[in-house]
Amino acid sequence: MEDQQKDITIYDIARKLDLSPATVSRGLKDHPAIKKETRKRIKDAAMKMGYQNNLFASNLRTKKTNTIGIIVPRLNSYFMSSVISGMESVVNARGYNLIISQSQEAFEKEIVSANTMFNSRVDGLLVSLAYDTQNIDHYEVLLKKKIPVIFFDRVVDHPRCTNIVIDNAKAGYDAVHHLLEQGCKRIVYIGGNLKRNVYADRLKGYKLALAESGIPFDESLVIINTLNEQGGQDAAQKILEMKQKPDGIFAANDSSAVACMQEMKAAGIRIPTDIAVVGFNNDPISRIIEPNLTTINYPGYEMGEIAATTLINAINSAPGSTINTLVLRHQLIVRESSLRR
Amino acid sequence: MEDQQKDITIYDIARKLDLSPATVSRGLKDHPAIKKETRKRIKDAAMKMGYQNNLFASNLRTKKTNTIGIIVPRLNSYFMSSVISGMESVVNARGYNLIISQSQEAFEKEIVSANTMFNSRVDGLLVSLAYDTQNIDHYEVLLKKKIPVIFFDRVVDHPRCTNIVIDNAKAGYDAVHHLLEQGCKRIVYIGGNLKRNVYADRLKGYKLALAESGIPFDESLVIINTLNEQGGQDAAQKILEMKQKPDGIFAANDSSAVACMQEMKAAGIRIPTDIAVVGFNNDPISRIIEPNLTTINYPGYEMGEIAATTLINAINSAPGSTINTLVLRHQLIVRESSLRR
DNA sequence: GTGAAAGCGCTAACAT
DNA sequence: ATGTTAGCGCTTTCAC
Repeated sequence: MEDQQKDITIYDIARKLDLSPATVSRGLKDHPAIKKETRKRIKDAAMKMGYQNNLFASNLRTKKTNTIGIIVPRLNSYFMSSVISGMESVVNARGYNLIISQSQEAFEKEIVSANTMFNSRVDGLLVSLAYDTQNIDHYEVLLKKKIPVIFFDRVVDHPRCTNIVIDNAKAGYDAVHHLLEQGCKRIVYIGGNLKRNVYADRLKGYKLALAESGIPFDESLVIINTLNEQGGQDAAQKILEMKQKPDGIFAANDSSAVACMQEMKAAGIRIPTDIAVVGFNNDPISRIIEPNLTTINYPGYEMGEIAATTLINAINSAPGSTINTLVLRHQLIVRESSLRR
Repeated sequence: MEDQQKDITIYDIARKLDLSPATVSRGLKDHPAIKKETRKRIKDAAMKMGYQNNLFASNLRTKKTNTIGIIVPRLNSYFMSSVISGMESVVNARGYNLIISQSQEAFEKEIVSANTMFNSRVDGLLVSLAYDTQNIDHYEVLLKKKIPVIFFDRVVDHPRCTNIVIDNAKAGYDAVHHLLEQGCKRIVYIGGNLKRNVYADRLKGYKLALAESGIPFDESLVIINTLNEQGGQDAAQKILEMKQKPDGIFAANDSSAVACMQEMKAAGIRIPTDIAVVGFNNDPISRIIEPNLTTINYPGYEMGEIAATTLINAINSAPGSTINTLVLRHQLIVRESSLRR
C-alpha cells in the first residue's frame, strides 16, 4: 500500500507549510525575493516529504528541456567512447541530460535520429555525420527553431553551425611526410567516403606531402572503403595484388590499419621492412598489434568536452554563435610499424 | 521572421478543420472511434501545418515517458557497445527513447545516475553495476513506484528484479578446465572485485575445475584488481615475481589478459609454452594480440536485445514480472595463446 | 515577501 | 462519431 503513492507536488508542500504554491516554487529555486528562512523551511519539507520536481510540468511551462542530444555513427570505437565520455562530464556538471542515438553509419537512420531528437525537444544537438550522409536538410527543422547544432569530427560547413575538428589535412600531411622521411616512395592511402571531411582532408594532406617531395599522385594507390576490419582486409588484398608493390600505407583509422597489417603479415610481408604503416586515432589496439602502430593522436575526450561546452554556451546566449570552426591539436606518434632507419 | 514561429498545437488544427481538440487528439492517435476519413483529414492537416506532438504535455497527462534508462559502468569496451547496440535496436523498434548514463565504475556516481533516471521519470531501467557498488538502495525509489529495473551482466539478487546473465561459473570452469587439459598445473586467476557476481562466479568455476582435478586451491594465485590495462600490467608484475612460476592464466577480461601478455612477453616469457593464457569476452583485441587469445565468447548484442525486450514486457504488464534470472549461452573459443599440445 | 490566477498542450471521462 | 470539460504540476505576471 505504501508504495505506488501519489507523487508529492508543490501543492502538498504549500498546504503543509501554509504557503502558496507560488512561494514554494520560488523557494525551491532559491528565488531571492523569498526570505532565507522560508526557503529553508520549504526545502526541508520538500526533502522530508520526498518531493521530486516534475520535469514535464516545468518543461511544458518553460519550453526548456535541459536535455542535449548526441547523434554519432557508432558507439563502438575507442575514439567515440572517449568523445562521449568528455561530453558527459561537462554536460552533467552543467545540469543537462544527455540522450544518445546511433545512426549506424546510415543516412536514413540519421534522419530518423534527427527527428527523434527534435521531438524530444533537445535544447541543442551534437552531431558526427554518418558514413554516407548526403545532405543535412534534416537538421534544418531544429535550426529553424534556433536550436543550436554543433558538428564534431565528421562535419559539414553550414552558416549557422559550429564545427569542432582537428586539422585533418595537416595530420594527413604529417603522416605521409613521416613515411616519406622513412624512405617510402609508393604510399597507399586507405580512406573512407570522400564526402566526409575527415577522409577528404586527410587525402589532401597526403597529396600535398607527395607533391612537396615531387612524387606524382597515382590514383590507383587510393583505396576507399568502410574502414572497418573487413575494409582493412580488403585493402590488404588489393595491395597484395598490385603489380608494383607499394612500400608505405597511410590508413585513415587504426582498425583498418591493424586489420590490413594482419592480413599482410599472414601473406609474409614484413612490416616495416617491406611496407611501413601509419594509422590514425591512437586507438589502444595500435599498441597491441606487432609491430606497434605509428598513428595520429586524436584528442577524443577533449573534443567531447569542447563540443559540449561550446554547445551549452550557444544554448545560453541568444545570438547565433559566432565561432565557425574550432580546431584541436593532433600529434604524430611514431612507433615501430613505420621506422625504417 | 518565419523561423522561431510558435509551435502548432492540436488547437490550431482543430480550429482549421472546425473540429474539437479532443477529436484531433484522437485522430492523431488513430483512435477507432474516429471516422477513417476524418482521421485522414486530421493527419494531412497536421503534416501540412508542421504539427509536432508535445511530449511534455502528453507525458504530464499520461505519466508515461516512453523513455528507458541505461546505467553502465563505462561505454568504452567492445562488450558494452555491443550490448547498447542490441538494446537500441529493440527499444527503437518499440517506440521508446533511450537515455544512457555512465557510472564511471564508481558507486557514488551510480547513485547520482539512478537519481537522474528517476527524475527523468524513465519507464524502466537497465543496469550493470559499477565496480565498487556496495548496495542497491538507490534503486528502491524506482521500485517503490513500480518502475521495473533489470540488471544485466553485473547483477545482484533482488526479489523484484530480473537478472540477465551468462553462466559465469560454468564459463570460468570451461576456461580453467581447458587450461588443465593443456597440462597446466599452477593457474593464476586475474579477476575484479569479488562483490561483483561476474568475478566471484568465475572464481567459483576456477575452484571447481581445480577441485575436480585434485589440485588444491592456492589463495596466492588469485589476483584481484581493476582489470584495465594497468591492472593487466600489475598482474604480470606480480606473476613475474612469484617464486614458483605459474604455467597458466585465466583472466576475467580480454583487456587485462592482453596487457598482461604484453608485459610477460616483454620479460621474455613465451606464450603458450611457458604460460598458457585464457581471457574473457571475445573482444576484437583477442584476435590482434600474438599469439591470438583463447577466450570466452560473450553474446553482448543478444544480451542487450533480451534485456530490453524483457524490460519492455515488464513495463507493459502490470504484475511483477515472474522471471527471476535469464541465462544466455557462452562458448569457449580456443586460439593459440593456450594451445600446448 | 508572498499570494492569486492563468495557462503551457494534451488526454480522458463523461456527455451528446 | 464527436464535443465539453477538467486537470496533469509547474511558472510567472500582476497584485497586494
